[in-house]
Amino acid sequence: MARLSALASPHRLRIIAALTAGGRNYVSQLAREIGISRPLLHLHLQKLEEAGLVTSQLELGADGKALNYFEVAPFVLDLTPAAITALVATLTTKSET
Amino acid sequence: MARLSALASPHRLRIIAALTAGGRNYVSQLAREIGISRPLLHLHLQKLEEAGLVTSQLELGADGKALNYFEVAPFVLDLTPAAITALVATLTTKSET
DNA sequence: CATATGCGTCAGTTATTTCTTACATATGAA
DNA sequence: TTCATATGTAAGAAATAACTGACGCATATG
Repeated sequence: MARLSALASPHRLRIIAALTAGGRNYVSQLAREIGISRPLLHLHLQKLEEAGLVTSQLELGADGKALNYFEVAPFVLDLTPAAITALVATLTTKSET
Repeated sequence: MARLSALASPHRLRIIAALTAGGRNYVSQLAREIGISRPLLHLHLQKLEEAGLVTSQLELGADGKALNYFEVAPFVLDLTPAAITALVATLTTKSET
């Protein structure tokens, strides 16, 4: 569920695409490349990270500035009627998405 | 995009699961089985149909009542970083999801 | 010190979805 | 005709999600 709703957003899809095509990147830089505000990007990255679709790693740049690098986590979601049915059976009993 | 956001809802996932497990069903009956109001179900079915995840067919029951049957459309969405990247490339140019 | 870059977060607004209630139509049966 | 079933939809409330702008804090440079 968290994964599905995380992917139901144009911005977040674009973020994943950018990180996939361009490799890992830090927040401010990524915000400039994608063309959205840093707070907004932060919000979306947060959701993606909660969903386990991206990971972050805080590093110190050559100049000593703190850079928070994000990269996509490898994931495979196959959505079919059967898969969804199985997933829902799980949810009803009690669980995650 | 329409497909992804259509699937980012517990209710809609349950609707798909119900139609997959129980086969085609008409609106009022399905609403009773799932336990949500008919207008609400109607709303969700609408989104699912717009996304092409379900199809509907109006029929006349044995008693002459109009019954709108819904069934799941076979679909396969595989969501991976690469697939999303390809999809976003499409969107940027101009297209659907 | 002032400026520029990086980080995060909170407060408040705006937009979008979701849901309920109520209305309107149609058919068959009592 | 009245009741029960089916359909759809529109209006407004409630709940989420999305977004902006302004903070505060840290480090390096001019």
